[in-house]
Amino acid sequence: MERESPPLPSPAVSVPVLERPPLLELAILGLLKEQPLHGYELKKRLSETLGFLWGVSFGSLYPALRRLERSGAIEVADDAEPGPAISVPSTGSVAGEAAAARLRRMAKPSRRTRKAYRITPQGEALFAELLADDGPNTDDERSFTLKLAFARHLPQPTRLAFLERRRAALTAQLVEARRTHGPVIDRYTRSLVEHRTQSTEQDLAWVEELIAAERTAREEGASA
Amino acid sequence: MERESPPLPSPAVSVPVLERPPLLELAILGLLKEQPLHGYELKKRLSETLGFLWGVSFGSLYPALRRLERSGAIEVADDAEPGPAISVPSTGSVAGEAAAARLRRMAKPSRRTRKAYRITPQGEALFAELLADDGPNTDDERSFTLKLAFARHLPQPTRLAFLERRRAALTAQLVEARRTHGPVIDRYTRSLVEHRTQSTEQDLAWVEELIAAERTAREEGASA
DNA sequence: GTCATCATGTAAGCCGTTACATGATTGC
DNA sequence: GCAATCATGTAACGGCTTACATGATGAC
Repeated sequence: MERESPPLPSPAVSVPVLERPPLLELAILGLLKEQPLHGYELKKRLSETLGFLWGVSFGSLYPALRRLERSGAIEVADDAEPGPAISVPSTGSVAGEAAAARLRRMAKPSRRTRKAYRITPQGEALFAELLADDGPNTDDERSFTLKLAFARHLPQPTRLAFLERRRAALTAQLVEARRTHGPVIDRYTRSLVEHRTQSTEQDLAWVEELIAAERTAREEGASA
Repeated sequence: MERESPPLPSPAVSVPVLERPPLLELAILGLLKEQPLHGYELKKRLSETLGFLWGVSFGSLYPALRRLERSGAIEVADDAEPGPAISVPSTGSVAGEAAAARLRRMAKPSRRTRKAYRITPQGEALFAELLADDGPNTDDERSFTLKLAFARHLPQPTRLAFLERRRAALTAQLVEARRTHGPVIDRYTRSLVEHRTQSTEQDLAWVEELIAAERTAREEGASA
């Protein structure tokens, strides 16, 4: 059997850099990048805006927020007080406007309970790192989908590489599927396999469109 | 907030009926229905035949086998000895023949190590129950896919109902998606949402084909 | 006799869930 | 004053993975 022995880098003393960083934290940072939000609101966004690809529960959201806070990636942004130094980056998001309005509307009385979080410079750095990360276990559907939703934050060449990695993964899947056709299968399984293959082919075609669009954009940018 | 209080049926004394029964056990029982297999071989099948939709590890497979054995759904079938009382149900599977041959070929020497498992009548009953089960948390992609792979074991009306449930779930997803179009989204997210919708539409069309085929088969069966 | 493969298992841990527990604010 | 909703959190557990540990068998 195979066995890796990564030297266990060190028992972690310095660099409070967050050692368990996967998709949820990426999603949180991505949303906080647009504007400060508190947990409850954040959860709504995750289920609304990004909801078709997420669906996180409070039980994981709040602990995640605390982890991110402890690691210095986010900080509490005393509610109903935009904060002058950082301010809202204003991506021109109408969603942002609406939510801000909602926040303002409810922010009249004290509202001591809510804790709005704001992303810090370290958080921005972490977000960029997580988004660009292409270690192993990074070529699954979920990662790709979530990262694509934040792809506008990637520099163009990184974005292109990201799309090309996805293309490679899908291509590999198709090759594998053609190689390993299981022996004699019934009607239902056969239909399943065929449909699965078609889906993958369509995913591939889609990714290739995205890549093409990316290249066009680059050339236009170069010639403009 | 909602709260259920299922009376905690009893601290489990009688009825060793298996209280945690999800997909892995279904897959195992489905494969053992065709012929006895030992863990290692079972894992190969799970990754080959069903592999494009599975990918289980030994760490979950062996415990699952022991759970199933304890619950009486499967039993060890002393290797290279088909067992006269229960025997192999013989689904006429050519895959079965090939694997049986492989087993025979390797069964020459003692081979005390391997433990081939065979499904019991209780196991057959459990399989049928799991396959037909339509409680909550049953309309996800994974469940549907796995169950469809074993759909030939369902009675025709149940199978039709199963497909129709899937159609309903997909339709609901589409309705939901159209309702909740997140506000102003960037190019990448928009492409994502569009692609996602198309995929769902194609899944729906596929399921509708399956349903139509099912109805045709039924009418042919009736008129024959 | 040793290496690759076959084969079975255990332990720890990850990522997420549901259920539980609590409290503030608003509308009526 | 009381219910609905907003809001935050903890505890327990579920299902799965990886890493670890062990050993038999067959090929060379």
